[in-house]
Amino acid sequence: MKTHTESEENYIKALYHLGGGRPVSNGDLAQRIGAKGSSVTQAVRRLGQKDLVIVVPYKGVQLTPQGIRLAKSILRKHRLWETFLVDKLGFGWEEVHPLAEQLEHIQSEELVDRLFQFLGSPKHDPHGDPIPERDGQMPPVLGQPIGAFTAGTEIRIVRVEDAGSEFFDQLDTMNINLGNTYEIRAISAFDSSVELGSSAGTFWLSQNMCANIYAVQS
Amino acid sequence: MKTHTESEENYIKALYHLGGGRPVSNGDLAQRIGAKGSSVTQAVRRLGQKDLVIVVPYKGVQLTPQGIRLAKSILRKHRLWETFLVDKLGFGWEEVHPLAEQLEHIQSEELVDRLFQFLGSPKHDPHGDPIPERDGQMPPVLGQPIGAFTAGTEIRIVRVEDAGSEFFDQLDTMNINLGNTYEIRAISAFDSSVELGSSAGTFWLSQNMCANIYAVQS
DNA sequence: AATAAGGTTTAGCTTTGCCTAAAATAAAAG
DNA sequence: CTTTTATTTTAGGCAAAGCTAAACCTTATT
Repeated sequence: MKTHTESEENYIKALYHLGGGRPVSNGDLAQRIGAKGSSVTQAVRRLGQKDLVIVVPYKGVQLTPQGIRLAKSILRKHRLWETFLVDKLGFGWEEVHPLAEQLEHIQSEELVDRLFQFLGSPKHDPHGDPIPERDGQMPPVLGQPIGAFTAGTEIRIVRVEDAGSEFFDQLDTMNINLGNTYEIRAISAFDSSVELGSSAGTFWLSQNMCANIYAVQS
Repeated sequence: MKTHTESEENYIKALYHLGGGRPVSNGDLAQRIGAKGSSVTQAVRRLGQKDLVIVVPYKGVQLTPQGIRLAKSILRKHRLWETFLVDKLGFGWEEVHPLAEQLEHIQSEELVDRLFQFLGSPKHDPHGDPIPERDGQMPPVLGQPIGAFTAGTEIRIVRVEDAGSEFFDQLDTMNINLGNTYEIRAISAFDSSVELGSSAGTFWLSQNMCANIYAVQS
């Protein structure tokens, strides 16, 4: 596996996020990266020459199997570092993303392997997202949105989507964490908000909150 | 504290290593960085515009107090990461330098502080080198070369110089580690090699080895 | 003091990566 | 089936960083 620039890796990551293996439009990629379309055109051409993507002018860009492999290895590093930052250094979830964004570019297979071991071979990161295995296999994506359960069900929070820092702040103030269990008391027919109950009492979650919180029956 | 490129930080680090606060020649800097003189001329000019160095054309480059502060903060990160890699991830000393070279460029005061705490507020890195404090203060540089002691002294290894991977390999095969204690049995008048003794037996260290191993009386 | 030698700087070129503005193409609307 | 609109690509610039070769200071030698 050759060595790539940070910019290249960021494009690969964005491509994977937006399309997985499917084609992505120049515009979407530009938006995600935070660059202008013309810059993107150039960048993907470079990636094309390295056989990481296939570019069809005016049509879209698509990761090759090689590109997907690289994307997963970056994602693996990102999520392992996030796990380290939260589990070992005591960062809050909202803080770790930008740091992991830097750390994910550190080049060393050995380091990743040792970090993985040190963290206890985790399958999911602090947000509950699956950490790709060494070989590219993906652990299961956990849970379903809270609104998908029926009243009366006992649930356990297993994953939250990264929906911006305000969302995380809200989770913090409501004291909602991965692993917490609640009973679904009611689901509003009017606005799909959900009433959760625990030993500490009961409270309502807006539809927007619910959509980003995933749980399993428990 | 603004943000700097990796290249800039590498120049600052090299400058600190070579001169501390004293002027350094273009050539020495070029050698250390691994670039050509012309590239160095350009680079230091950029640094000069950021008030990190003072450049006197044809004479030399010198860190400003600001530059020294930056250099120390990079060194702090470098040595903390080395400590992490050895103490927590189980790397050997010879492996950690290039990795720490990457990690030292990660930008986050918060991360450094937390890492420092996590590692138990260490004063010295795995090679025994002092880790600059937050405020730039330097813990003491430990020990003196083994050859400086007199026969009969009980010593404890407290520091080794980075003298290349072969040197570290040699330390490994001889099972020499920081903290080990020995008695100085003899010092050769012929070639300044030293005979060390411990419960495990006795062995000779060449002058070249001794020059890179530092100890205190114990 | 004049010149040769060595180190330093300038000049000019390359690549990465981003930008703006203009041209080209694809898609949608008439 | 043309025309308008939106997206994408080309063209040309700029900054960081590196390179080589040529010009230019310093210093050391004669």
